[in-house]
Parts: sequence; C-alpha cells; structure tokens
Amino acid sequence: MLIATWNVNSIRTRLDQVTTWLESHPLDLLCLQETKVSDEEFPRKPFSQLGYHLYLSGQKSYNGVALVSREPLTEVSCGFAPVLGEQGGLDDQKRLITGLLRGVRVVNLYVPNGGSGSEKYEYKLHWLHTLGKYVKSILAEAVCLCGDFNVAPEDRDIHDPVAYAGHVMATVPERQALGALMALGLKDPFREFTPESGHYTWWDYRAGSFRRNRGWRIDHFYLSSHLVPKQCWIDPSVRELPRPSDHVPVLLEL
Amino acid sequence: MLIATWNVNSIRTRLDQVTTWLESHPLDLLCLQETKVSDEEFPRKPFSQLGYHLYLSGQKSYNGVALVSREPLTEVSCGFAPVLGEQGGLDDQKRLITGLLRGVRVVNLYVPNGGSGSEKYEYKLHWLHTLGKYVKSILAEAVCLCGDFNVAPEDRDIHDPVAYAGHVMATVPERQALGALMALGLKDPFREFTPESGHYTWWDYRAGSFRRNRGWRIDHFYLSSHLVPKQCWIDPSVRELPRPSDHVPVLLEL
DNA sequence: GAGGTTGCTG
DNA sequence: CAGCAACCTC
Repeated sequence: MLIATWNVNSIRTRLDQVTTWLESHPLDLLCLQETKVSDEEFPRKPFSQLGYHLYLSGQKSYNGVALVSREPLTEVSCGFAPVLGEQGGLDDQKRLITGLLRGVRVVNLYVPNGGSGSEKYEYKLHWLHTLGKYVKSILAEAVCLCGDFNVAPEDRDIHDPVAYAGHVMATVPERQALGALMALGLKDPFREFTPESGHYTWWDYRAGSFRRNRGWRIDHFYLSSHLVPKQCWIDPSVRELPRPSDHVPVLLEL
Repeated sequence: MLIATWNVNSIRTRLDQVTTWLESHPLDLLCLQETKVSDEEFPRKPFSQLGYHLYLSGQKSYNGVALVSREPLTEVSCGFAPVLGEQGGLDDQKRLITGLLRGVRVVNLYVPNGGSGSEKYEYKLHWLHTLGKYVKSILAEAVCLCGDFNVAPEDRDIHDPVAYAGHVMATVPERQALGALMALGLKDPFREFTPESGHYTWWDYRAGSFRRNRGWRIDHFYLSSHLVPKQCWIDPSVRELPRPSDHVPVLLEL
C-alpha cells in the first residue's frame, strides 16, 4: 500500500502539478494539506477522472486538508471533536481529517505554523497537546499519522541547526510535544531507512533556499507499532517545477 | 518608417510578450498605453538592450504611456499643459506623451474609458474636446496621432453595432468629438486600406469575446494631410498567447 | 517570495 | 476576466 503526504499550498494553484504527479505515482492514498479552498470550490473533477475518491475538510484562504483515495474510505471524520468532544473552537481551523483504509486509521494533519507572535505559538503547542490526547484515544487501531507537522524533530532535520536553534519549528516545547506522541508508541518510518541529515521536505520561497538546500524536514509519517514500513522517502523533484509548492511530497509504502 | 501602437495593460505583466514581439517586428517607434507603472519602476533594461530609447509618462496602477524609439526623439513632452497651459488637473492622469521623429510629431494617447458612471463619461468627453484644442494648436507640423481612443468611430468598427448602439465607446457625443478631430484634417489610415467590418483591436476578457471575434476597433492612427500612409494593419496574433493584453497592436508604415 | 483576501478599474 | 493596491499568512 502506497501513501503520500503533501502540503500543496493551494490546491487550485497546484492542481496540474498534483494531478500530473498522481498520474505517475500509483498511490492508494494522497493526504493533502493547505488546500486553501472551501469544499464547494474544491476542484473535484480532475481527481474523480483519475479514479480517486475525495474527502474534504476545507475553508477559504487558509488551512484545509483532504484525503484522495483510490478505494472508498470508511469512518471518515474531521477535527478533534468526533473523538474528544468539542475542544473550544479548536476545530474552527480545518486541520485534521481521518479515514479508515484497509484497517489502517490514517490521520492527515496540518499543524499550526506557530510563527510571528506568542499567541500563535501557544495555539500551536495547545493544538499539539490536544493531538496527543486524540492519538491516545485511537491507539487501539493501527494508526498512520501524517502531514505537515511544522516541527523539525531533531537537529539533523534542519540544514543549519546552530543558526536555527530555538527557532519556531525547532523549540524545545514543540519537540517535547512531538516526543510525547512518539512516547505513545509511534515511530518515524523515514528515520528507519535514512538516518543522515540533508533530507528536507520544506524550503522557504525566499533567498534561493531550495537551490542552496537550506531546508527543513517538517512533513512526517508516524506509525503505531501495528504497522511495518517497507519504504519511506521524499520526492524533492516537484520543487524544481515552475511555481512549486514550498513543500514536497513524502511517500510511505506499507 | 514603421510605427506601432499597443495598449499592453501593464508593461510589467506583458514585458516578455512586448519584447518578443518587438524583436520580430523592425519598428522605428512603439507607442504603449496602460503601462500601469511609475517611471522609476518601468523595466528599462529589456528595451535598452534591444537598442531602443524610452520616453515615459507613467503612474502607478492606472494609465501610463510610453514611447519606445529606435532613434532618439526630440521635443518630447507629456500632457496637455506644454501646448495649452495648465488644464485644471487634466494632466494628473498620465495619458499623453509626444515626441518628434524625423519631422513627424507623434502623439501617443490613452483616452479615458468613460464607462460605469456619468462622471467618468463627462471626463472622457472633456478630455476629447481638450485633445481637439491640442491638435489644432500643433497642426502646422506633420502630426501622427495614435493610441487607445476608447471610441469605435463607426458601426463597422463594432462586431454587433445594433446590440451596442449607444453603448459607451459608440455614443454620438464620443463619435462627434472624434469627428471634430477628423474635421481638422486628420485621416484614419486603417480605413484607407481596409473598408470592411470584422477588424478589431480590443476584445473584452470576459465571455470568450476573442474566440467569437466579438471585438471593437478602438485603437487608431490619425494622420495630418502632410503624411501619406503606405500600409496600416492590425496584428491580432498576440491575443492568442497565454495571458494576453485585451488589446492588440496596430501598425503603420509611413 | 508566494499563496490567499477584498475592493477598484476596465 | 484580468490588471492594480493593500493586507494577511507562512
């Protein structure tokens, strides 16, 4: 089974790139983040024409997640509320969608960025702690968590860990929140195959970051112990296309 | 001598199209309208690299005219004031630039559109009447008036004159104002060679107007009797490029 | 730097 | 439908 996660930074702007990429990659499931579109405005046709089913949790301008699945998914839900109950407006931003595929509970996330302002940073930490409770509640099932976590878990996940020590996406509290998830028994399949640094999933649009490989690994898979990864890799090629997303896809074979 | 007029609807957005077109057309002078950029922000390099001199009268966001000349121009001036004196703020909008090329006084215009609101319509008529005084004052010289006049002089200059009878760009007062110019002794060289309808220079971006050739001929040359046109034609080909201007160039050989 | 928004002009 | 501006987010 082949699953990918990709923050596309607007599905409407990236539509041709995503469908072209999907045609050349035989995915069972594609998890999208930052679709930036309401469900009514989502471009459904190009995906249904490729034989995919769509499950959407979008809003206009910001955030938005989607599941693009070859087979129909079951038990699809959005946000924390279906598992944890109402969380004081935390689901107002569309950042979580989940569905069951062949017994695997796939949870597709867009973690708040948390930059520019302590309010947003606190919101991110609160969101990550709520995610911890959410995952704990579903761990009886086989869980595949994936998406844009906006956290580089370790120094080897940043091109220049010294310069960016303590920077948002690399602070101790963020890494601890992610560590608390791992402590529930989740593993990072990418690091089971690729221990060295230099592999990233996001490069700032500014200052020629991609050309100089000044990236961050902030898009991840996390698997519960029921699941055994066969392969996990990043596809940086799409970052070279004209008008790319700032993120590239990560693929997982189960 | 080969002269062209082209409303490019933003020189920054159309820069590659304009320079590419200029490379394949051996113009002596290119008259641009709706450059939509201040003189400081105008992309000068691409034109100087092609061996052209630039004379600019721009502003940010709206309007803006430019002369792009193979040879240096002399006696360049902007607006009505240098000829008529201050006209009560009529030169605040950058719509007129003129220069002398081999004894020909070329006047490059962007006439107000005049749509959506009687105030704007009145402004357009006032502007056209002021232009009449301006032309009258310079008619001792050989005059080549050109640009976006935002007026279809006759019914044969509209794809559907019945449906658009009395529409802005085809009202009697606008046509009379243009007629008053002609009465000073100016002639339309395009109509000396091409009497039939179906030749347009502008198509609305909306409703597939170009595909259906639902256009208007609103970009013109007008020549004083000193000047004899060898040829005058429209080049609609650039309207088929991706992200085209809504106007196409008109060319005049003298 | 590159997405998105609203509001304006054409 | 396609420019612009100003503003927001990442």
